[in-house]
Amino acid sequence: MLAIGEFSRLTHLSIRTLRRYHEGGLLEPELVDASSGYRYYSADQIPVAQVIHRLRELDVPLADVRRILGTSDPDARAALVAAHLSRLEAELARTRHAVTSLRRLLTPEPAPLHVELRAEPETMVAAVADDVSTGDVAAWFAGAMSELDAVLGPSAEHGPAGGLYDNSLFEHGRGRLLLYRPSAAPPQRGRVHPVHLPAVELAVTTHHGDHDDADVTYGQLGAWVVANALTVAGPVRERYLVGPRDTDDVAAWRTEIGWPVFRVASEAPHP
Amino acid sequence: MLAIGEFSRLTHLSIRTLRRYHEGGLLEPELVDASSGYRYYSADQIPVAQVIHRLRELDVPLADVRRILGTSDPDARAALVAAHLSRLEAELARTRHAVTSLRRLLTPEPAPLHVELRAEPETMVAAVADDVSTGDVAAWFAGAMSELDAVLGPSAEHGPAGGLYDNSLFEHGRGRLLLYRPSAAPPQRGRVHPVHLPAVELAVTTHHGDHDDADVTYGQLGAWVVANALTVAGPVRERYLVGPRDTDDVAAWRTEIGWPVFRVASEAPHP
DNA sequence: CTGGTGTCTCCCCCGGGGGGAGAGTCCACC
DNA sequence: GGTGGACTCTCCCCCCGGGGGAGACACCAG
Repeated sequence: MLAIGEFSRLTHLSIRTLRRYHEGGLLEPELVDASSGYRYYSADQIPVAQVIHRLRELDVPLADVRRILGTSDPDARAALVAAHLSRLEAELARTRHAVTSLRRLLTPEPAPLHVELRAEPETMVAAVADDVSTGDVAAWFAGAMSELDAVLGPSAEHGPAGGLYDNSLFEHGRGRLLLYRPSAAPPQRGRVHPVHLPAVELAVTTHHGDHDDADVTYGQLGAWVVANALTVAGPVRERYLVGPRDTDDVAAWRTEIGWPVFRVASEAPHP
Repeated sequence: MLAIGEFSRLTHLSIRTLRRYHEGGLLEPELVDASSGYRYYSADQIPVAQVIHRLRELDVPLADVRRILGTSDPDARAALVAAHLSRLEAELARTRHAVTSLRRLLTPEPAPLHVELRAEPETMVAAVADDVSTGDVAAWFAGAMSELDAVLGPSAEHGPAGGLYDNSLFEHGRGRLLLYRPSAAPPQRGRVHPVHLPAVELAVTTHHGDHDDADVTYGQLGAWVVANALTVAGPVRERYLVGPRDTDDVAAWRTEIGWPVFRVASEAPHP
């Protein structure tokens, strides 16, 4: 039987943290003296504590640690751990992206933005739409795109795919996403269904390269829209002219970003 | 002039977060209406907001973001950013290590631990010692080791280097570290100074491989010590028999871990 | 002028940890 | 068998960087 201090030394977990893990039902001491409240641990609990320590180092939330520890089946347990490792992978990718885009932000932008105003007609499309949190956007996007491809086939006869991004996605971290491919007679299958995209006036620019730093372009476009005295309205539109399906050369990717505006008729846009 | 909601849409920062950044002096609105308290931003602030956004994605603390933004000299700014990127590198290494060691923890340990009791005589060493936080241990270790090497020369004539780890390092996240190399007549230069390591009775085992999962071995050794009814006392000792200076083959590394004990004379250790 | 939407402040909550106060316990030594 | 020092207990407050929601005010188009 080990007192908490000794157990702390053996596991490299602080006394405070051990107490917290007890409260949280993560690591119950083998024995708690009823009169003094002293916690006593057994040597068998050392490896358990170490597993917890490791998982916490990997930023696995305590609730998930509890779940992992509560799973006796080693396969199921391994699956839970693997899930977290893939979460880490995603995290890492996100970090890499942020670094790239930070670099772009900090090196001054030489090329001025080319923006044009364009009247987009009403369009019939096959679409997948959902309410999504910002963290899930990448995964949702991949799923929706492959579902669209599965239903419509790979050919892009009617033009490139596109997406609509609700503003609340950026303001509140959650909002409606709509991913579409143009189609004269869109089928209704699975999540794919026909949608009439309404006609809209757009301020359009083209983003070059990886999608990671697209929001830099977003910001530039937004600044342009503001500078040209146009009011913003409705969801932002994207159109994937050249993307991962077309080429592996990231530098060649082209994404059109369209910011819906109310044109101020008398005002001629100036660069 | 952009109201906060519009600015939020343009920068993909939530309104709440923008307000927080204002309070924190990170991003002051261009204008705050004195009577209504309404915040108004200018389009010029969009790129600033985006830089903040990126840095936060990289988990740069707000205080550091403030410092980076407050640095007008682009070189100094680049240096600050680079510092954070290298912090990320370190973080990544730590994560990789945790994964390795978690794997070891979850695969059952076949080989039982070989532990021997050993009376360590008093030793004269050249040492570097400091109070260090757990997060800084790796960096401190590298620095101290190269300082020792610089002062003593590369030859290891008097035996391998070693270290002493104060218990409070594990209990409170901060404690005294001492790194030494044996030396008959230790010089006093820079941080290097002569130290008499006191004689001590140790329970010793050898850790194989990378240092990342050394604490698994620590735990096993600790469990052994507890099981064999010896009381723990004083700082843990390590000795680097085979390490990165000797070979690049991580699997060949050997670290001796010595747990100071008060031998209970009558008790024969059982495996 | 009026209603809807935007914005304000204020307080509470989250997770995962740390600091410190004040009281009670354990145990080795005398 | 005391006693002092080390250990442990609970409790409250703080950190960071966010989010939720209430209730009051401001803005602006019809």
